[in-house]
Amino acid sequence: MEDYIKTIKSLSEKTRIRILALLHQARDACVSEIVDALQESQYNVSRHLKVLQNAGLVVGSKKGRWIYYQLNENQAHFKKMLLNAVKEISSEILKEDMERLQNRLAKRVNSQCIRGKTDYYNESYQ
Amino acid sequence: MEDYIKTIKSLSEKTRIRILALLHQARDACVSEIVDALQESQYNVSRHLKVLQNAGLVVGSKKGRWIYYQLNENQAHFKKMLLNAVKEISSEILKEDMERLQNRLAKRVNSQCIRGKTDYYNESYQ
DNA sequence: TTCACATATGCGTTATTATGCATATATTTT
DNA sequence: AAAATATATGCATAATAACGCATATGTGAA
Repeated sequence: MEDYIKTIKSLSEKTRIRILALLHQARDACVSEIVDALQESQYNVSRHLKVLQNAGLVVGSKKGRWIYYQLNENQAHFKKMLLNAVKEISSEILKEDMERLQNRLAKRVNSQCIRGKTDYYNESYQ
Repeated sequence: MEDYIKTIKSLSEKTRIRILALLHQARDACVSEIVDALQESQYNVSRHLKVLQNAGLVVGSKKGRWIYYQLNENQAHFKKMLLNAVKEISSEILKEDMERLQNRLAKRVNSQCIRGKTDYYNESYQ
């Protein structure tokens, strides 16, 4: 019972829904890419990812200095059903997030995350 | 977006999951019946029902002094999917709750909730 | 080996949610 | 009308969760 609740709780926060929406469409993303997409602080994104990971909804695989997160493919029926429900959520902010993520992913080199801040929306572009 | 989160949040609490499990199997139940089934305080059950109602997951219909709660049958796809996922939860406590509810429902007269405390588990039966 | 960057986390603060108790409101029975 | 019962809710407190900041750890680059 406690694990069911834990899983649902992990889904009951906006930032985490935003992260899942990204991972659902993007296959994988590393923390800095998610930070750029959500325009949230690094430590918050990192912490929310941890909550999702503890709930077994996402997994991270470390490659060099980056950790690529993606949806956990093999999980219990219950969690799959929840993720399918969450998939249904549509919202303006999710579209904007995804657009920013696509911009950021487009800058990958050899399918690898690139170094440094690349936010196209920050002060260096104004 | 906020409404999606609100709905998920309403599902992220144990008492509310227990209530939904009851309503899923029992078609309807009034507050005092749920109180007996869960062995929880009346005010807590009442408040948790309100959260579920605000999330649009349950509806209550008043008949005389009782309010019969049931799952909201006509709701958005997203909420249906969530409820279907929650339906999958199986746990010892849910079975016990259901057993107590059945005992209590069996005491209905003309399909109507009866008056007074009938907890078969309380001190008057020991 | 020093530096820059990627990610995680401890600590204190704030915000949100749940709970206990008392009590209010509504309805039915006597 | 008075008493009993069903349900809801205001208020204070306790328990959780989120956040901001600083900083630690790990890794690759210079």
